Amino acid sequence: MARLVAERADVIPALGETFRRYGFEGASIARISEQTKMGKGSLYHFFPGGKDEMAIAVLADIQDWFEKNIFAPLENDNPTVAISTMFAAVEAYFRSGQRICLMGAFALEETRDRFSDEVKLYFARWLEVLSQALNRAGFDNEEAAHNAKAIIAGIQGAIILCRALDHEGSFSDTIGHLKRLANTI
Amino acid sequence: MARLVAERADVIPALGETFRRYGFEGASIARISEQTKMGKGSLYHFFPGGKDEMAIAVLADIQDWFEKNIFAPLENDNPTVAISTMFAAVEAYFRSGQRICLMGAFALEETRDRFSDEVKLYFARWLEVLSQALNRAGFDNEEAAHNAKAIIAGIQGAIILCRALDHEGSFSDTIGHLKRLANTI
DNA sequence: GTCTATAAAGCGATAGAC
DNA sequence: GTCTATCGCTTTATAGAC
Repeated sequence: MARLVAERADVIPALGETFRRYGFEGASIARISEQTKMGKGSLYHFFPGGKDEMAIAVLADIQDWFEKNIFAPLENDNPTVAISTMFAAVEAYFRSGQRICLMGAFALEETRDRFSDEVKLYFARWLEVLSQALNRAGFDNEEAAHNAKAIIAGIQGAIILCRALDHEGSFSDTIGHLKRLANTI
Repeated sequence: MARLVAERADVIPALGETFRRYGFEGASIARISEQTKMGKGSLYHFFPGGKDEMAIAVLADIQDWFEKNIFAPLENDNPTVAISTMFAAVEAYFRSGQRICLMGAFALEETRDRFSDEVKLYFARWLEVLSQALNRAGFDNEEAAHNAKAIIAGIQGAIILCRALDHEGSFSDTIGHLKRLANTI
């Protein structure tokens, strides 16, 4: 696991945190270099396309994580179990609202035009598999699609509210409400 | 109404749209000058504090608008009527999800440290008056506080989802769900 | 693969004429 | 109050030594 030579994949997490912290525009190459502990030369060696390619790599990494830990279980496993797993994973991943959703943040920035395909795929996929799982759990088609939307929107909004109020409990409060929305069959 | 000389207040709307479109970091003085049709000299004449002061002015303007059109009615008028008014005003103000909430966007950026007081006040005030109105409408204290959080988070999330999916209907869908949350007494 | 030096452009902000 | 010119700094990105 420990390597002597750096690899592209090694810096993706630090890259993601830098974009989370400063936004796409605010994350300068100098700051990225500092946060990833990798010189500009190395950064451009791994990402010849510059900042855009770095962001695309981060978004792809996020998509992979959600696919493996949330989307695939929702699609294939017992729906009730998978939905519980989803809420637990979301609460851990977003650190109870202290950590933002980069996909959501990019949806609000002008950046969305540059990365709109990645952002759209992420939310469309989440919506599709959650809706399908709710359907299998007993909701009719319309209710399932409807509640899936409310749940995903609620998660994104809970992050905003939690950070705006600077009150960690606000995230879990709203998530608790969304859990009930998934259980009332 | 029509004036021959420009006033500070005249450029606030265009200023707001520029921050909405490009984010705080992405809104350069050159772009702001272009969008507001006001030269750099004039901009710095009205806002000696530069970009920070421009953003503060925009946030204050937003706070005033919400105070007058949404918060005060929730606090003073018939709660059921005021809540209906709120949903209609929100749908119009955010143009069915096509227009972002600058307060929400700033809550996600690092900018939040610079404008966190303004952002916090906005959401805390909204939460307070909505919770109180739900309480007067028949919900008990806990349910009212709880649903108010879910509604405000839902609105913010609906904007993200609507823009991410590039599907205007998604906003109204989620808002419809939130309306029911305010009516089930 | 990593470093430093540097190019070329854009940035926020200011000065001073009008 | 508005304009242009400009300062000083930071930005992205590249070149070339090692």
